[in-house]
Amino acid sequence: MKRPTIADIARRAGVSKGAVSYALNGQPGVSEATRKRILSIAQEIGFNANSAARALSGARARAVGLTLCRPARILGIEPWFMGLISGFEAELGARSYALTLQVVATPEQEVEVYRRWWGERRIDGVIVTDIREGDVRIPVLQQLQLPAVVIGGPGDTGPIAQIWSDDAGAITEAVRYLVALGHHRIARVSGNADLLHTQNRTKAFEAVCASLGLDHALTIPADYTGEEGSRATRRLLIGGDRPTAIIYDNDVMAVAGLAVAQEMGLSVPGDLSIVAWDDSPLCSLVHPPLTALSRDISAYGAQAARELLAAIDGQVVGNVEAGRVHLTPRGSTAPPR
Amino acid sequence: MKRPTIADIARRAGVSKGAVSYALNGQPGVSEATRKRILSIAQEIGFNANSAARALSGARARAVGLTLCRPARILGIEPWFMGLISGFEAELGARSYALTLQVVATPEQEVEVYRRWWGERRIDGVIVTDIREGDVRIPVLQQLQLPAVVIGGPGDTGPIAQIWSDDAGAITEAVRYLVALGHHRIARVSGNADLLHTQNRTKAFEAVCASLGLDHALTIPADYTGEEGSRATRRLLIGGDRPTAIIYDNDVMAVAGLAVAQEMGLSVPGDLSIVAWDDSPLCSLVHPPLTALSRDISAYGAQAARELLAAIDGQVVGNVEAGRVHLTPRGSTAPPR
DNA sequence: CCACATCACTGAACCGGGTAAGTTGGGGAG
DNA sequence: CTCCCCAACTTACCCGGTTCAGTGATGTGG
Repeated sequence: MKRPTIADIARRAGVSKGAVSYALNGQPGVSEATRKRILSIAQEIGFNANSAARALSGARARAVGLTLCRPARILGIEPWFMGLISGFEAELGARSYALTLQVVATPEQEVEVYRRWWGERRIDGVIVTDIREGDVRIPVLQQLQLPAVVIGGPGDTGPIAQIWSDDAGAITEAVRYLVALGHHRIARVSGNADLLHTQNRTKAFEAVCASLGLDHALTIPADYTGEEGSRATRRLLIGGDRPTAIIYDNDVMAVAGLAVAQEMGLSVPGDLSIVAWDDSPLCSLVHPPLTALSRDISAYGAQAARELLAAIDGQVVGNVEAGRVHLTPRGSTAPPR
Repeated sequence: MKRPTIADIARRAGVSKGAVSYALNGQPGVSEATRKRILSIAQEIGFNANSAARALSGARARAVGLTLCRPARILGIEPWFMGLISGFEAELGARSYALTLQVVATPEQEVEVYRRWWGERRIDGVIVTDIREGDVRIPVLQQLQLPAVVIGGPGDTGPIAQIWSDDAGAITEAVRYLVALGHHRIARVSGNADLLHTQNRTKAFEAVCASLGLDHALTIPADYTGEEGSRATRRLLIGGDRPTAIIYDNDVMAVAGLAVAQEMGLSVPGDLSIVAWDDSPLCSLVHPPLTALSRDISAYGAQAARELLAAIDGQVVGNVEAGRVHLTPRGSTAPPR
């Protein structure tokens, strides 16, 4: 079961390896008749170019890397990354790029993985998520000259391309909606406070609450896990003047918050309205279904992959805003009693 | 920013590249002093071997492939795959193997991806999930002689290694537990009926119910999605002699089932007990938390990766049972009213 | 009829590691 | 003193594509 090479094709077609290479890659230098003959032989014997040999001479690995820096516990349940991944795939698959994955524990390990991958010529570029303020990865990417696209922000990433969505606009819309329903005491349970998009959301949340004259605008920092979501929710609900609405930075914490409200005998949405960021099937799964800030995560991922491939091709890629975030009202929001 | 090669190391150390290669790979043929000198130079200039060059001569790609054949909608929310992936990573990372991922729509596409990857020498082996009866992938893997490990079963996979868990024992335990609580009308909502492990579970469920003299043992086929889980649950609960307990084939459908019960005004566990297969953080997230059949998915994945690496090393790998499944009782099960 | 361009190809040099086979130099045995 | 052996290298070729500098045949214009 020896895997065929271009030399095999060359032998069968009675031409040189060079001619076969030209034919397979659509390069000029062979007649149309010969090209057809070569392609049909390749087809017949099930030829696939050895990616290692191709990478060795052509310098392209035809693969991009993605590191996931969250504990497996939360990775599994949060639909965000899988949505993103399937978005990447749509774009990468079409250009027959592979996606290489690595789960790591810290940003420092991510840096190590980038270095290794790039040194090994295993990948042509990376997709960077969960960007922080003064992220350690940015200078390394610049130093290595490793093509990259940052998801999240907007923030300072120097010359590295960036895809972001309008988090500020989205949270403003959510708060305005709750206020229109009659809520005055609105709280928020945030994701990890060191992430750039969390900071952007927090700033925007405080700004809109101030502009609308709400003085109870409290953000409790959590970490995207259900446990922290429950804890933060309990802290908010046992207080004297408890909020009548809570906005959660992800779907998992929102679901956990809903469970806490039910456990405390509060009715949702009667006693408490809930808004989840990043809509997902999870939000429609629970009872009542959760009002959410929706965006097409898969399209977001596809766009990021497109930008990365452009960067790999040497094009200068700038700062791109992804599709809009919009509010999807469901059963978890209503006027307060 | 030229990436260093062994030739650079050789020049700086004043030896030939052959010597450098021996030194870096721990082969005999260089003195201990020279080896140390070469290693320290490699360290200093941040050398990483070009994986393409290595793969080209050594014939190992040092990567394994995984295809995910489910719609993104369900992939994202089901913790199963991410748990599996982080298990793989633990093992692969330790031996610096990379994991290459591809999301596909059909088993036929999976076959195509396997062929391409193997032809391109992009991977040394694959992990195969969601095995079906008479699965089209098995003969192709055999024909290609592509090292593989099948997750799921037990079933007929010929000479291909297989990791499975005792689904029959687990469902027997769950049914016995429910019967011990006083339940007589127990139903089950299954995953895709064409999957091998679904069939194994269905057979075992029917067998244990028959042996305990339960005549209401009904399995409604669904597809692991929340929507189908809801639909199946509604069908079960609107009937005249509705079940007092339902076992779901995954966590997502169990959560959806819980929401349907709440929406219909039934109390869980008072009017309906719920058992979820594959425990996950999702089960502890909702209210009441769901009784579940737990297994260490990450360890399962790690074991699969170990078996695959052994198969790649040419060892004969057989049929391995993974760690035990056990029942984790939580708030969603109680004696029927 | 010749100079020149163009086409369709060939041959060989790469890419960067791995490794079998050959080459030293030094030490010990006979 | 010679022979042999072995460690410690070097040399050279391999892997399978890509690419560039030829080369011979054919066509074309003056």
